[in-house]
Amino acid sequence: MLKARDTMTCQIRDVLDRVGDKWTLAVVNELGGGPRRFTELKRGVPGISQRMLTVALRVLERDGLVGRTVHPVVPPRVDYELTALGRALLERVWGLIDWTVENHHEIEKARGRYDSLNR
Amino acid sequence: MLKARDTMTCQIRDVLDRVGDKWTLAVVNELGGGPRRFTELKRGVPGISQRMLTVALRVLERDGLVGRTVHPVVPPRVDYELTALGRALLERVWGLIDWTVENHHEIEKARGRYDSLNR
DNA sequence: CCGCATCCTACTCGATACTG
DNA sequence: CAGTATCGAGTAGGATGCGG
Repeated sequence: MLKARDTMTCQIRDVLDRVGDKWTLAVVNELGGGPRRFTELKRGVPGISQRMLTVALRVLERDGLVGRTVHPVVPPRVDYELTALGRALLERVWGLIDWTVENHHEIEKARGRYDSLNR
Repeated sequence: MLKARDTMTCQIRDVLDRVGDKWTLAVVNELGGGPRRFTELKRGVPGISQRMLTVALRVLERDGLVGRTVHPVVPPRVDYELTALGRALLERVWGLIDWTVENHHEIEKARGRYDSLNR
């Protein structure tokens, strides 16, 4: 029998504060491919707005998951890259992603059953 | 070098649709301790409203992560429990939780540094 | 090129009240 | 006990315009 983690509710809050929003995970994943410039990230994460990318990067930088390097040149150049901490997180997130990929079909079937029963 | 998962952005949406909200994970975790009645879940997940518990349970039931059993008695009695699919998800989520626990202190330090530098 | 400030909309969520 | 219905406040996030 699986056992519930004790005092987990507050830890779940911590987890979700980090990865629970739409864009943070996508940005972290994109950075998993190596250092990226701001504009490269914007291209690499389809649908993200400039504002949301900025916000996501600031949060990640503040939490020490992403490093930010400003090159004093014109035009400005800024590189972002995962820290060791960020790479460790990405590997855990892949556990979740893999689960979704592995079970995508079964979930779809469950939904079909549910929806046909409840109209 | 870590490599980014290809076509990951849409899969991230799938993941977040499942576990990206405040309460779903907490409910799944509580059910990790075994079958629970509605009111037991409400007590076991501090701060959750009746409405949010209902919504979370419906989503989880629809996706086949949680089973729902209605006992035809008065007063009504309904039991919820994780399916095999739900238990598999919970184990992956623990990977994330453990990362948070392991690195909580380092994240706090990073925040302190960031905040002191940027006032 | 990089990113902040502002405005505005749409949805989320909590509180409350009510039902089988 | 186990929900459903309704309403209002708060917030996330897109659009736009400007500045270094």
